[in-house]
Amino acid sequence: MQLSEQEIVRRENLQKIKNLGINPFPEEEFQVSAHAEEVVEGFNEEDGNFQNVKLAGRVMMTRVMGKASFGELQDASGRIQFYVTRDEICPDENKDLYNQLFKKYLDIGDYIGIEGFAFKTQTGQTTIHVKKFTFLSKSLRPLPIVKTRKNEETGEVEVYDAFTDPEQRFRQRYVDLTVNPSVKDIFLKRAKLIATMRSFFDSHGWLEVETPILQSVHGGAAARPFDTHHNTLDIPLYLRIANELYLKRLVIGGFDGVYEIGKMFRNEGMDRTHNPEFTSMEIYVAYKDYNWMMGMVEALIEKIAIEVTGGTIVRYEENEINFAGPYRRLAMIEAIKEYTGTDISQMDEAGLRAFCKELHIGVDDSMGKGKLIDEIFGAKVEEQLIQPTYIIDYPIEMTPLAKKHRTEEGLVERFELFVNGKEIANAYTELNDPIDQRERFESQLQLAERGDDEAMALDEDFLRAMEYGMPPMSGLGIGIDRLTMLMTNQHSIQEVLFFPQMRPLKNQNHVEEN
RNA sequence: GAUUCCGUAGCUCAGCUGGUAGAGCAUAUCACUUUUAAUGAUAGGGUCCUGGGUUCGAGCCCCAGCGGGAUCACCA
Repeated sequence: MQLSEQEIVRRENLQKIKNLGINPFPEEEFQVSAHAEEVVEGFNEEDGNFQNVKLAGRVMMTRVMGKASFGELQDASGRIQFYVTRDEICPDENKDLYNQLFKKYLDIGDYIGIEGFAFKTQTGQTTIHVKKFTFLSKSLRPLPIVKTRKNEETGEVEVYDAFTDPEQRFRQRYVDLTVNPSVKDIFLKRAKLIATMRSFFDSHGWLEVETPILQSVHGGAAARPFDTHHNTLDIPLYLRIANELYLKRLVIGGFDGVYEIGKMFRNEGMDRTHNPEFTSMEIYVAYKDYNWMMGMVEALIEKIAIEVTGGTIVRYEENEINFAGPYRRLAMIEAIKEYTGTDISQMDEAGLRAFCKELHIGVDDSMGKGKLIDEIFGAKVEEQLIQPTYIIDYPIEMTPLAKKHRTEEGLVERFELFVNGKEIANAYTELNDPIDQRERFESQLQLAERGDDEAMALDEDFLRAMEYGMPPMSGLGIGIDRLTMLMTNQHSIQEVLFFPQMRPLKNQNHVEEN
C-alpha cells in the first residue's frame, strides 16, 4: 500500500504516542456529560452552569500558541472551542502530554476527551477551559480540511476548500458526514420524516408489518427485477419490486390497516431521481376509498412538513411550496384539457395517436389508449404541477389493481399526488372483485404479448386470496426518498441516501470467488 | 444504453500556442499563555485517472479504456 506523506506522519505519531506510554486506542469508558451544542447554546456566565463537563469527539482544528492552545472539538451535536494550557493538563514535572502529544502527535480527526469548565473568551465565544485531557482514538488518514469564516459585514458563513467532489462524498460518506455538517442535517430530517409518518399511522391504530423481500413472483408493479437464486430450494427468486400484493393479503387476513416502510429494488436506469434500491411506504386501510385517502394524505404531508421543516411552506429550488391542505383535485382528462387546450375525452386510440404526433410525443404500436393518455400527461402536464395537486381518475389500462370508477366509464379510482412536477404518492380505491381482477391480469398479459414490457405479471395465489373475500379498501404508496428530497431542498436522490449505488472501482480488493 | 463535460499535491483549484509541474489550506521544523480561515519564518510533498499514438518534446493534441457529473431514454 502506497502511503502519502501525511499518512506516514500519522503512523509515526501513533508510534510516538505509544512510546510515551499512552494507549492510543484505550479500552475504558469515557463518560460524556455534555455535548457541544448544548454548552454553546446553554452556557450563561451569570448562571455559572457547565462548570464541570466532559465532552468527547474529534479534534477538527488546533491553534497552538506556545504554552497555551485553542482547538475545536466536534461531537455528534456540533463543534465547540476548547482552551488548553500546558501547566493545567500537565500539573507534574512531565510535560509530555502537552509538549509532545498535544502539540506534535495530535492530528486533525483524532478523538479526544476533555474535562473542564465553560467560559467566554474576550470575543465572547463560549469555550471549554480544559483541566484534563484524554486521548481516545487515532486517525491515520487526513480528513479534508473545510474552513469557515463568518463574514462580519454580511453575517454569512463563508466556506473555504469545501469537500465537494460528489464521487468521493458518496463513496466515502463517513468523510462527507464528518466534514460537511449540512449533510448530517439532511439525514436527521429524513429520520424525523419517517418517525413522523410512523407515529401518525400508529396513532390511528394501523399495524406496521414486514413482508417478503425475496419473492418468487414479482407482482404489484411493473418493473424489471433483480434475479437471485435460492440454493437449498433450487428456485429462482426476485428482490421485490413492490409489496402491494402481500399487504393486501394481510388485510384479507383480518387487519384493518397495515403499512410497511421498506426497500424496493428495481433493475432500471439510475439518475437524479432513481436508485436501484429505494424506500417506499405503502399503507392499506379497509372500508375506505380514494376520497378518504386524499384527506388522510393531506393531513400526513402537512404534519410531516411542520415536523421536518418547521412550517407548511417549504422552499424548493425557486418555488415556495405550500403543503397545507386541502390540495387541488384535478381529473387527468381535465388536466390535459387545461394544459393543452384539447379535450381528449371522446378520442379513440387512433385519435390519441394522432394527437400525440401533433404534440411531437414519440409513440409506438405497443401503446394502448391508456398508455397514450399517460404519455400526453407526462409530456405536457406533469412538470407544471408545482403546488401539491391530486391528479385523479386514470385510464383503466394503466392500472390493473384499482377499482373501476363509480361513474366514469373506462377510468379507475386512482390518484397521484404531484409536487414540484414530480409524483410523490400513488393511491387507489383498491379493486376487490376477484373476477374483475383476473380479467385485468389477463388483459395485462395481452399488453405484454403486444410488446409492453411494463405489463404486470399474474399472481395466482393473490387471486386465490381475493376469492376468499377482500374487504373494500384504499391503498397508498409514497416514495420516501423523493419526499425527503422535497422536504430538504435536495435535487439528487444520492443526497438523501447514505450510500447511493456507485459503480465499483476496478482493482479494489474484491471478495475472492469460492 | 445515448450525448456531453470533467479527472493535476491530503482538500479546493490554476496551468497560456505543445517546451523543466503551481497557489492557498493541510503536513514538517522553529517562535508564541485568549486565538478563531490564528500569526511570523523555513522546508518537504506529484503514477498530471490508465494504456496506446502523434511529436525532437505531451498535463495540454489524437484513439481506446476506467470513474464521476449533467441531459436524454427506461423507471418511482
